[in-house]
Amino acid sequence: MNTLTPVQQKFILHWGEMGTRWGINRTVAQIHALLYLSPKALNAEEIAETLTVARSNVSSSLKELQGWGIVKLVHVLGDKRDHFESMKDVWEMFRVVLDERKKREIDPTLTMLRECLIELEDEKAKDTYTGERIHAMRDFFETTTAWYQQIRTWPTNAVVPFVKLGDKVLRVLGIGGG
Amino acid sequence: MNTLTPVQQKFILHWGEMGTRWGINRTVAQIHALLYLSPKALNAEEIAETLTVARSNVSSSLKELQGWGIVKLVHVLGDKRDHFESMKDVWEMFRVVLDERKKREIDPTLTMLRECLIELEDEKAKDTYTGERIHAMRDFFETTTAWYQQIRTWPTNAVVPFVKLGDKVLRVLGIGGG
DNA sequence: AGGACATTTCTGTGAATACTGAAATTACAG
DNA sequence: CTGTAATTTCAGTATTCACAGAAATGTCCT
Repeated sequence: MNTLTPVQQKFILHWGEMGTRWGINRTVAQIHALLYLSPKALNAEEIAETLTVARSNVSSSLKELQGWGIVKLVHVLGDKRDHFESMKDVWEMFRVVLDERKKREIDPTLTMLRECLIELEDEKAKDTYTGERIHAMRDFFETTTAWYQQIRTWPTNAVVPFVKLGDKVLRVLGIGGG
Repeated sequence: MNTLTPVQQKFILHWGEMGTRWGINRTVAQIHALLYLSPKALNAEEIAETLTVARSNVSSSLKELQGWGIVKLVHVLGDKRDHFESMKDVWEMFRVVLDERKKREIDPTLTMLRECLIELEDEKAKDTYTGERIHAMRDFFETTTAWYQQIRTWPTNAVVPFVKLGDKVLRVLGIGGG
């Protein structure tokens, strides 16, 4: 896997671009893509060569990917170097990333919003509009995170039938205005 | 609204940080936050002063926000300057942003994945592992986008009862392994 | 303990991005 | 038309971010 097929290149390059759009370092995303496509665990040297990036850069990128929890260190018999492999189950992978982003970004935002509301209590009268808007925002995040908690563990095979139900869902559940 | 209260500052600053984490320019996000909190439409001058950024910067940021579809230009009687206001319904706002990100990022990714699979048909035999992985990825994106199409129009008041149902959901719907 | 190899941390450099202020353009009133 | 205010575009500057290479640390073997 030292030279990439055109298709592998295409995938890895696109994944890198996707990364940047969602606040993930391009190289980090590319390394992840490479490991995702690789049938065997790769060592840092191989990754650096294949993607032509500096060895040190690979090191820190791998650390970050491990921090996200979608790449892990493994050992290969008869080779003392560290090897790395990506999680392969796409559903699980995205669940892990979403969990992590929730922890890093959504939860702190909720904390911030709650703090704002507490601080506003004192000066309630003079600036109700801000309070209103922040209140609405907090409600949104609270509801959607609860929602996410609900569906994050759905088995893969639940989603397809769910989609198939289409408009019927809300009626069957007897909720919403549907 | 030329000087900000501590709470408003806190919110706007945090929103700016959130932006950067999700690939949105900090200033763009801050301007959006400011408009979201503002009870009345603001002109570019006011925004520039309040956030102490250059007038030209405000101009391009507003253009981007309009591109996302969450800020719109309005006119105030007796004032020929352009004024801007943010969408206020948080649910609607996030729906619009998600729709846009789907269009800009997810749909092209799906296209890329499909192209990869077409290109792989020819060389099917020699590199099935890559095909397998890309196939799994395409399935994931196809299923989740269909899922999103499904729920994106759920009325706000459908989500709360949905969450309340908890584990029962899958059983009631008779799907999944739950 | 010593030496070879592997890995991580650190620092300077280069590239990309964001931002400002000036200039150009546009819109509008008289 | 002319003058004024508003807006956008542009070009230079600054800041941030990504990266390579060197140095330091760690690991394993003998």
